[in-house]
Amino acid sequence: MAAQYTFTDLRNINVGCHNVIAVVKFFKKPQKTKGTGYSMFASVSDPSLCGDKFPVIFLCNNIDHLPPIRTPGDIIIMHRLKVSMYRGSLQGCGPGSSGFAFAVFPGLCDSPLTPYPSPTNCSFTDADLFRVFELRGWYNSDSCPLEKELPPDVVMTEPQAPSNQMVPFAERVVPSTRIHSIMKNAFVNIEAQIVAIYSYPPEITRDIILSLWDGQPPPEAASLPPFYTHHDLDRPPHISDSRTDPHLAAITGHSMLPANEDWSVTVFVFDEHAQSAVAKKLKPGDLIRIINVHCTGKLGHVRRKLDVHGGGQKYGRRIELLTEETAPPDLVARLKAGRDARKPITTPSQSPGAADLGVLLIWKLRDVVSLLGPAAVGPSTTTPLHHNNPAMCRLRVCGRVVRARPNSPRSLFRCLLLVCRSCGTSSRIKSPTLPMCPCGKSTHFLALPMFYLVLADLSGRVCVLVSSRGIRALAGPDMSSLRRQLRLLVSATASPQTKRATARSITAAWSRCVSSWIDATLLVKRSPTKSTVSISLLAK
DNA sequence: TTAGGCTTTG
Repeated sequence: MAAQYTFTDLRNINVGCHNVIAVVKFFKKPQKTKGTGYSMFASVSDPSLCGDKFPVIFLCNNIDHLPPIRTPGDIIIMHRLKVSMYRGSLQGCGPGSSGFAFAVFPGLCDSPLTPYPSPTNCSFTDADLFRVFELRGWYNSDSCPLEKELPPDVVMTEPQAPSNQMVPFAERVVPSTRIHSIMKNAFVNIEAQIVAIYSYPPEITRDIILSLWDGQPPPEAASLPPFYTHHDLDRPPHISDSRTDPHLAAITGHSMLPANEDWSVTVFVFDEHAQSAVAKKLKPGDLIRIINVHCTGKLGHVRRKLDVHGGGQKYGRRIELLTEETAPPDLVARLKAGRDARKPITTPSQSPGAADLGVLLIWKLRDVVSLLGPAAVGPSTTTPLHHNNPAMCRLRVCGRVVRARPNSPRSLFRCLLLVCRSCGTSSRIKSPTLPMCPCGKSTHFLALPMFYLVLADLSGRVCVLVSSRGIRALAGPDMSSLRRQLRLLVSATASPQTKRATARSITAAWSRCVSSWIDATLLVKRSPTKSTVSISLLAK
């Protein structure tokens, strides 16, 4: 039966002799002393230090009798550690003689609870082993406030070095964390895909802001505070200094959906990390790994903020570029599952007239529209994109549907255009009560839908008219009998109950477009007579 | 006895 030792939490340590179980935060390789022996410096920590660390120096004449620490994160049990003052601070000393004993356990969560072999002896109980188990879990958790460091024998390359010369991840100890699960004060590694990159004019700052996603957030993340984003800054970056992948932005809902549905997370990258060769090459769609991103509390701790602080490369803090091959398979699988879970309700637009424009942001659309005429959608600063027919152009737009009209039976009637089958006069109605056509010949109407969607992208929102064909294309099978349903709505014989049920069915189907996203071609037309612009969605 | 890291964080 092993002797039962009493262990001191590092927070409560003072000058004297203590038994300690702690995580190795950092260690230096053994060095020869001026005398005959060896020294090895380490810093250790435990949860009681709340991210702080405690220095320990091991001394021994025989290099093989020093603690066999292999990597940061290993757990060390120390008996009779001598604590004294050094340069105004407490420091532990484990001398080779006078009873100091230790056992070092591997820090990986799935490694066995057995110490590394060592010629020296240190007893431990089941309770001690459980503490080792606890500390190992804490170090590898989403909430560990320690910045994870590299083993001393891993030579870090300069930040400018190409990514293929970097330290292979297999040599690292700490597993990666889902972005949404990071806890306040923690330093963690993450792997993710870039949705957008924000920068500033160089005279303001060279720091960058990354918007990342790593799949659909895990359910437990919903109980954690939302993330601080670039929108929360006093001087948010300008849209013209951003680069984005429109599909990824639409899938994640980046800056378009409410925070609880936006799958993207903002990471602030400072100093040399923002200016490294790797960072300069980054583009939306890239897969990256960030070593030691720091999660801080902001705005009175109601938000979490992710920072890649300047410096720290010596301890492995950095951004790495990954490929589909080098990225962890579970990340690639999660991204695919996320794309599948949020498919567009259109197939990608391939309209020939819009092809040369590529995927346009709506702010471009605004510019074009305002050049077409005094539009209601915004100011202009750029040149027209369509020279042949300034009254009309096609634009490809990728955006989230944030609103659909009609969204209730009441609003449905305001979104119908009634055309008299006798004289062709069109009119709008405000209630289910059908008017009498001024021609007086007939009360037979054709009902044309004037349905709208509000589309959002990073730059803003735009209201788009959708034709009958477009409605059927976007709402799918739910709207396959739209024409028949509309006929029923304006029929003189159908009962009010039938009309109400039909109206509910149409608006319910149309409302289901909301929170989907589209990649579609819009037709922008200036009215030849009025100074208005219509924007309609071109259905396939 | 010996020897005892880096940084300050937007």
